[in-house]
Amino acid sequence: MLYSKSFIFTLREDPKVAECTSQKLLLKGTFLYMVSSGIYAYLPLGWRVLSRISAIIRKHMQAQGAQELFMSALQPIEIWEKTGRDKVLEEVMFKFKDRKDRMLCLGPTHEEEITEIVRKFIFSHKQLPCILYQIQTKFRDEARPRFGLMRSCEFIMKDAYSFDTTEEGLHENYEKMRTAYQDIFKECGLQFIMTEADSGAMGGSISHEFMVHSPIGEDTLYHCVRCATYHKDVKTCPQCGDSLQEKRMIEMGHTFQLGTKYSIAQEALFLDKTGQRKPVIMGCYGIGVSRLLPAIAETSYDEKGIIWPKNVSPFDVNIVLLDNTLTQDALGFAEIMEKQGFAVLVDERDEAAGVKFNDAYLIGNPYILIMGKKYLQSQKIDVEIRKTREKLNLSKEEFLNFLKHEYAR
RNA sequence: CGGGGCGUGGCUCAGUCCGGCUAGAGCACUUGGUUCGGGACCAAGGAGUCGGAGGUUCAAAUCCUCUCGCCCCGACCA
Repeated sequence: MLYSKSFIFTLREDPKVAECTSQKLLLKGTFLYMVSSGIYAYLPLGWRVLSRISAIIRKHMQAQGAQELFMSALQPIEIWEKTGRDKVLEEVMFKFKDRKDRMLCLGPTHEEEITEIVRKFIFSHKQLPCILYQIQTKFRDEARPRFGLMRSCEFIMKDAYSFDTTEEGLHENYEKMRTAYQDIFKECGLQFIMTEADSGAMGGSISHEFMVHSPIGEDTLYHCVRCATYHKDVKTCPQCGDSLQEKRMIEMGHTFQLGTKYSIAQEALFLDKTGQRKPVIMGCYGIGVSRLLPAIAETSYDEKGIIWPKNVSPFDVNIVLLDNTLTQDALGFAEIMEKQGFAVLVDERDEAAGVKFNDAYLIGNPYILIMGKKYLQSQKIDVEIRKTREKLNLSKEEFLNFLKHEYAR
């Protein structure tokens, strides 16, 4: 990708609406466009990151046998009346009538709809267990949108649902999803912690939250420095007795063992081996996909900009071209890297070197290659590692090997 | 929903308290030239009617009333 042709228009000054570090950097680097309070558009740069996060999620969902589907955002209110959640979620639900005077809502979540689908197609224990998931936009009329994508009125969520004939089956699927979640957050480069949680308005019993520490977090946990553990209560550390530090935490994912709350209310029943009708046993598993953008940015940045972990960066390599006689050379090298599956941004703009360096830091791709007169003389490229600011001097071939090694391809 | 703050070219802001020349700055943008490994320089130029509506006044970005939007604190938060 040529920078001059790309839809990247970084801002020189901090945007006034910026509420926190991640929001400031995401707007400044033109990853996001604020449409209105709590409503955002993902610009090409932000969408690249989101696409990579989604790909990681899909990979690990599929690895655990989950199948992807895509439900509707528009939902008839009747399905919500079956579970009574039209009242529970009334405050946050966007509701309106269509031309036939039918009451619809924009789905704030999809338990009711998935249960309707399962009710329609699942009749026998032979069809179970199964796990379905989607990556979809949710709509919630938030009382107070906050911190950009952290709490917005329209956001992208991955929601998975498991269906089983027995409690044991539920536990098995629940463990599979927990494994997937750990793999996902790890691959996204997040220092997450997992904790038992309340299930709130979701219903059900056991639930776990996946969180990351950040001052803009809306949840609180208590941290024991000595044991490196997190606790729900302010009391002293149950392991060593040290006093605990309060930590703000961002909730990125939440898993619930729902049981039969929805299947009973919506009559999602199956016949077991003995011919008895029983409610399907459900679990649900959410990840705030769009929230991972600020979660990552909030935990990985420096004074120059975001430092994207290498698996979720918009590009893998950012070439800073400082001598226009090298354009063809740089483009040729970019093509070689792209053929091997790496995304390369070539900054061939007619801008001062400092502008290009600062934009490269702001955008935050992991490897910055500097091609200028030093390369012209030595045929060796100055490579700067965004995260550590470490500098290497490598030939093209050496860098390619380095890249392959870094990504273990 | 309560409390506070803000709204002036694309961006960041000055001017508002104490109304008064053709509404400013920096950055960005356009054209020409010089630069060119760390947010360059010179010259010329385009762009705002001051969030919106109403009012006071000889005169309103500036005062008054209403309204819309954005941000912060709180309540809320699957």
